Amino acid sequence: MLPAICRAVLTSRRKLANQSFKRVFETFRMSDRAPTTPDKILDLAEAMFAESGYRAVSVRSITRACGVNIAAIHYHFGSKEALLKQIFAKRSAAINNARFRLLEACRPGPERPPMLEQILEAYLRPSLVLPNGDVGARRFMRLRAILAHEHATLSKGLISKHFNHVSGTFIGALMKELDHLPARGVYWRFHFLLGAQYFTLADPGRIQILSEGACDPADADAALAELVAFTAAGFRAPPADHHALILGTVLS
Amino acid sequence: MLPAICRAVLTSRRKLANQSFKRVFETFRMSDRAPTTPDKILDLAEAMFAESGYRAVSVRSITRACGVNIAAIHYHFGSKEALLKQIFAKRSAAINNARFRLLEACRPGPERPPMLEQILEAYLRPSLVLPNGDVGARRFMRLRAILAHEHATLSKGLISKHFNHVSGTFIGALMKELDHLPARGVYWRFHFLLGAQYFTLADPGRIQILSEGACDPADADAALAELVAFTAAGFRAPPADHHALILGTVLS
DNA sequence: GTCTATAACTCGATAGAC
DNA sequence: GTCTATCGAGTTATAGAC
Repeated sequence: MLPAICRAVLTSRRKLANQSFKRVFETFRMSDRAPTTPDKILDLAEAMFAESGYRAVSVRSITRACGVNIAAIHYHFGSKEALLKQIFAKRSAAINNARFRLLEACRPGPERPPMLEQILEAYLRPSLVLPNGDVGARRFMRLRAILAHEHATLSKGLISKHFNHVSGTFIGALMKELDHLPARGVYWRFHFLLGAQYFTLADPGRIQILSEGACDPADADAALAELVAFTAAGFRAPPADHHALILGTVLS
Repeated sequence: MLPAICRAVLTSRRKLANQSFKRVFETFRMSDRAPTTPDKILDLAEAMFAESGYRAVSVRSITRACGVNIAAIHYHFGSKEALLKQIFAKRSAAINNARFRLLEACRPGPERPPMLEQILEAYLRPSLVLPNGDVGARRFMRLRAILAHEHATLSKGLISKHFNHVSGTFIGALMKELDHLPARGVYWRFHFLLGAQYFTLADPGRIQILSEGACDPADADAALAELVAFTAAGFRAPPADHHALILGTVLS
């Protein structure tokens, strides 16, 4: 008796929910916004992972935020990890395209900055500054930075798969400009550049505290200009002298 | 009947375990090594957090690795978070002391590197290079780096509490050497320095892949020398010109 | 003080009703 | 194809036996 009543109530509710979902769906279609359930999940999951990390965000919280059923992620993607991989596939192509386009636009010229600064800007701009006010790329790069620290084994494969090509190309371009440095030196400095970039994107709030609010990594244009200036000088420095450090003996 | 037998077996086992633990305990006491259960937990938890992150390591896995009871962490520390706080309290004092001692040893001199390089070495050496082969400080700094990205809210308070003083002192010392820079510029560059340091300590394996093994952040002396050279040049660079970037219009 | 047992959750994943 | 219900394994934390 009671089960039957419950079932009837639930069924009617489900139908109502479906109808209202269909209305929302149609609205999205009309205005060319991300409409389908998979796209909505992809977008919201990316935002939530970038905000709080991969492990801290459950599939339940994602589906709840999307207003879709708990089973939707497994139905459309197969697993939580597969969802993350899809996010990487979607975003990294766009960022890499932007980097290559900017790299092609680099050329020497009297009215232009030195080539080193141009190459660095070409590499850093797509991850730091949002084109057309799209928060997507920046958000994804923060996710990348967090994941690299939070879950090294998972991130290592993803980063290698999607970014080895573009990073290698830029390291090659940098080496051509830096013939005073051995290859090892260029790798080390590119590593420091990555660290500074990740830290800016992850934005753990340290610089705001230390500078009492004078600096904010969310100010993307300032961050880009400061980072290009800093790293360009770092790359131009003479090769490191591994015997120049003298404080090693102070601590008994 | 059976319960009584079981209980007897368990009790004898427990007594045996206690006896052998006491032997180990005495051995540790004799050789002045970390002996007590809390110290053992503190040390192993730090190692495991540094290896895999905070969230990924359960109190169960820590107690299991220590060979102590599951309840030991809550008995001795109160909670998983309190254990982490204890780790921070223990380590940060030692690192900060080392940094202050090295900073005091900095002075200009004809046979010495420039003051800027000395100050940077004083700041970076205690976190990168292990004194007396103790892996503790380095391991802890990796934990710091990971936690800052993995769990910003938890890390922010801990870092502020233990490191605001030393960071402020070093920023002040850097500003005295860098009168060509506005304060904002020094803050930005210190932020990049932190990012490069964290990335080196967290060591997500990126540089090894890109350099095909030519560089390894685990080579602490090389990392320190390269990082000092890179950041010193970065700090000496003229103030960033926020209008020097020209590729902003390439991506329509 | 040290242990077991378990409470009280949350997680990812899935089977099966609709 | 969308949903509910639930499985099984994980988690932190604690009460109470010893």
